[in-house]
Amino acid sequence: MAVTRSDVARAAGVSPAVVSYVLNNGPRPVATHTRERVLAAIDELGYRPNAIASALRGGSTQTVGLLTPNRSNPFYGALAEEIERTLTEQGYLTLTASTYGYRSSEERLLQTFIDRQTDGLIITSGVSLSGPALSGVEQSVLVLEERPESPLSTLSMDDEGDAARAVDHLQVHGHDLIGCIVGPPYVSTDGLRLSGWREQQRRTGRPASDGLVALADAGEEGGYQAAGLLLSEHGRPWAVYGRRPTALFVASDVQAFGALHACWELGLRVPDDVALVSMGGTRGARFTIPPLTTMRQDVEYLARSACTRLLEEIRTPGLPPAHVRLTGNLVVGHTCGCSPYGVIRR
Amino acid sequence: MAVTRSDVARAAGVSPAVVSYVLNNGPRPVATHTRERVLAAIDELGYRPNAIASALRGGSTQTVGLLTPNRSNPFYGALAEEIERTLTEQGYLTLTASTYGYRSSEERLLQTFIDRQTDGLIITSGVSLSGPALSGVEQSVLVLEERPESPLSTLSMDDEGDAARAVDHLQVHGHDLIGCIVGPPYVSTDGLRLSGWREQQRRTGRPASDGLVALADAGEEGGYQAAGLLLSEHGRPWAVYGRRPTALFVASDVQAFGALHACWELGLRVPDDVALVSMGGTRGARFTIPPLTTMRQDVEYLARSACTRLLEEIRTPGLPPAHVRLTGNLVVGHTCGCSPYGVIRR
DNA sequence: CTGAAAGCGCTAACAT
DNA sequence: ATGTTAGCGCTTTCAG
Repeated sequence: MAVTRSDVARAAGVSPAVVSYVLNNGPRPVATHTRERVLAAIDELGYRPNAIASALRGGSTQTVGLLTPNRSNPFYGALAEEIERTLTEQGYLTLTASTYGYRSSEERLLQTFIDRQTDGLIITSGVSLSGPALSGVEQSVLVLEERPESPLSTLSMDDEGDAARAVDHLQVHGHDLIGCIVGPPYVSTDGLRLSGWREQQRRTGRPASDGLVALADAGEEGGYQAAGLLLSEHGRPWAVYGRRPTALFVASDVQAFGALHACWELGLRVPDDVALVSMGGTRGARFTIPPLTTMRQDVEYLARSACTRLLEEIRTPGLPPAHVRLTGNLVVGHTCGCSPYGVIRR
Repeated sequence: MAVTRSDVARAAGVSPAVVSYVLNNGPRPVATHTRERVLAAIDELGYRPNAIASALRGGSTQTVGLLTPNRSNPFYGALAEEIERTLTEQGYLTLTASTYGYRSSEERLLQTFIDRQTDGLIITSGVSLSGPALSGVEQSVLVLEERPESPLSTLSMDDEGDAARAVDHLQVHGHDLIGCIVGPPYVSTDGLRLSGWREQQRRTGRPASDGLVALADAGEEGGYQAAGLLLSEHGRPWAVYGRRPTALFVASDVQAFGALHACWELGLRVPDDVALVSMGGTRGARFTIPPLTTMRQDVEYLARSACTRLLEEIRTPGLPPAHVRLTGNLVVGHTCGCSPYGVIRR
């Protein structure tokens, strides 16, 4: 059996309460000299407070639950890494789980987090915020998705606007027939990126029909197959336009990795035969061949803001919800057609 | 305040104990008809057992702690993803933390996990197993590192052997002067991969001096810089051999992404000017340009085995430690010099 | 088959 | 400044 607070108290010749006072620096003062005896006993016995008991009794579990669609996508990987790091620095531990896009998993996992009394919750993507689980939660919740009307605080990237600006960049290079590779649109992020593409094309009088859209699984493989579909002579969903798209807007870097590979296999030069702009700005995007032009969304900043805000809400219950939207910025690589080291000017 | 077991008991007109019996299917039987009343009350009130209290009282937290060097490397990403998924299926939640290679973080985080009474611990990489934290742990611990003598169970990849076989493959293609790009060797995995390269070179009478080794940070950037160092005309640590290495052994896929990029920038053709074999076999390796030849280590299998074993140890305390080592297999891509779709035969 | 009751280790109000 | 004590919500032994 582990050594408990009573053991320490006995060894130090004080009452258990005093041990608590020493450990928590309060709520009652302790004579310096008593404190030293207690600390000595703690050290001596190798005492460690039982976090479970402490959580049951008073208060907090010093734990935050993080719910993401998956762990392997670099965007969520980077997000989770930075969240975890920031929380660790603040003395919190992170409980993670992945939904893989299933509503049912979301609800179940969320409920599990709640049952475990995590002090806070960070949720990304498509959670049924109105679901039974979240109505009447006691802990602080931060949603990383655009929900301006939500009673929960939200923090999001401007996916639709960022996508539109990425597409605009291709248009500036003279492209009209711009294909779109995007994940399943029931994922809110992908849905927004898809409408960003569509609206930007429509607004500027360019084609925006479904024949130019390829829905793709997340991951390199998805982007690879979608690009194959949009660019090869077979299938030809774009046949109605009489020519192949001269550019692709790809909704995520990882899918763009696959798309680049498809171009390479098909013998299409990037950006000469096919220009390409993606979304994400993850670390690896600088190292593809050629390096990606990508709409960088600052995940680290997003993560840190999320943690800061969440911790505030944990410490100050009852804050009114905040809704913040971050904007991406284009990182010009070699896939869009800008001269290698130049930046385009309008 | 949340609804407690007593509330349910009162609503169902039974004692709190009976509610427990129903929820846990034991340890005492409950009349079918009483059970139904209880279940109805639970449903009615929306009762959820308090996991904290349950953990304090009896037993288990249904939580496993996972300690990795970081989260963003695809190897650890995939490992963690699969571990998390498997554990979730088994009703466990995963607490994750990253050490970023710091001994002090390791010890601190490990201790935190222990304080939180995680039922089990999965540890990767360089933990001071003899450290104060781990001596006398009560929970089950699985170490994903080769430690044949450890009193804790271990599960590892044969990093040294796999590396040697990867290098052998380059040798078979006729390469003698083979550079080595590897992470800081105080990370045990990297140390083993480095010796795999060195021993294989030495054993076959080929150069294995430090001039052929470039220590690199993990990540694409590290591989990029290291490759630049080993291949460019400047610096030339290989000058003593009078020519540039004709092949590179790269200790991780991600570093290989960077190395490929460096080759591309330097105008070196892969595999004609520089052949390249890496370690990992992560998902992205199939989509580089050209696709990587890589020693695939089956992370998913590793993860599932780890979970299976850990859960066994949790359920059956006192099992003697097991030590398992898994072997990788070479996935032939286009960077080694094998004909595009063929496989080399000796 | 069901109920009463003893803690798990801790915090904090209350008493000294 | 320190000690005593009542729970937090649950599991499980022991009595009925």
